[in-house]
Amino acid sequence: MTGIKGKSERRMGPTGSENWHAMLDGAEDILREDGHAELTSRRVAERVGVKQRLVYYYFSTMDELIVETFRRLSIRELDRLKEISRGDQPLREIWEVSSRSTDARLISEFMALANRIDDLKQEVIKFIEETRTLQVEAINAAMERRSVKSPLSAPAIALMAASIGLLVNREQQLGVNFGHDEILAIVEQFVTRLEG
Amino acid sequence: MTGIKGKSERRMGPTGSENWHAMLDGAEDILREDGHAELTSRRVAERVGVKQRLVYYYFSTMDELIVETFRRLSIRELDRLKEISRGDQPLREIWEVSSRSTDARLISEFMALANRIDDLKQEVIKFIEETRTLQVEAINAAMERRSVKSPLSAPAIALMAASIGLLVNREQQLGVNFGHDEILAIVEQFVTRLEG
DNA sequence: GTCTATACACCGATAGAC
DNA sequence: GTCTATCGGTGTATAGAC
Repeated sequence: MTGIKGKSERRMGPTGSENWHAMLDGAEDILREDGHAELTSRRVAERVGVKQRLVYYYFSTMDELIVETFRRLSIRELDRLKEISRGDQPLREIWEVSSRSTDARLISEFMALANRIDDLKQEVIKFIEETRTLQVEAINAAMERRSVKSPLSAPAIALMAASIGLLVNREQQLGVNFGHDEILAIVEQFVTRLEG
Repeated sequence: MTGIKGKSERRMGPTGSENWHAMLDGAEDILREDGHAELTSRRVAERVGVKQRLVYYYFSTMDELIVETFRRLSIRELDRLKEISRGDQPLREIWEVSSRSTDARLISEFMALANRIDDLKQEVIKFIEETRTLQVEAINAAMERRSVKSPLSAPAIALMAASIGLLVNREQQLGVNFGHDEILAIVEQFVTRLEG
């Protein structure tokens, strides 16, 4: 492995090596804790415990590091979703993931970055489409298995779960909870009706 | 008017003056077009057509400029919402605003910034709470006027409109439209049932 | 592979003249 | 009110030694 090619022909470190992962870990933590204004090569190096120069041995630009960070994260999330889909209450689990474990802060940061970095934008698009495709398949399969019918189509359910989960999550993080009890009760009722 | 006080006692320009507004306009445009990484005092000055130093005559820090930009924007949005609430189809109009005119890009930027700037975070919280309060009042008033009942409470409706509108908007901006037709049809059906 | 050293641009913020 | 000038800091990215 010689690593992905950057814009230059500079020699580069191996994708997937220990340092490579450590740098992505560092980048992810910085995004989560301090936001992307603080995501600099110097800080990543400091966190990992290497010199700044080494970041540019593994990534040709900071943007590339950011894109790789998102890519690794999205692979993990998709794997998790595939795992969930095999269970017998996929809708409930999709909702649990959307509402509880979604990291609203991290998502905000990546969304703002996607406005600027086109490669990241493409990864985000791919991620959304694959996620929704998997969710729709899981929901359809589960409804057939249980022979229940919903007034809402599977794509509509998937989209609503994602949107409500995201907003509730973000507002909770801000400390706002206006209307949350009502909406959570409604979702619970809906999920129970379809999956018991 | 002598302007708001910054951290220092440096003399400052008047809040609400022509230059003051021009700088907020510039900041808003930069956020929308280029993202907050590009929002610097030099670029704001360049856009407005003054020297960089003048930005610090009107705002004691860049963070203060950002907070004021959001504050002005939120006042405008709240005024618009109050206007809408007086009409006889508030639910439809709330949905129109949430789904169409919401600027997903700008919101992403402010959300990421709110993670870092505490004063902005407080403004965002206030804005969300006031918005939802107004929406709930308008929805309740309209439903009473028409003597219709919804299985969903007003806070739940307001929250759902906001969340779905936001996500659909953001995805449209990215170029994703998976499930959008379905969800828009459902919303349309719901609004029609309550407001004709 | 990892390092030292460094070029060069841009940033926020301030001093003080007019 | 608006300007010139400038400080100290930090950023990305590269050259080239070991």
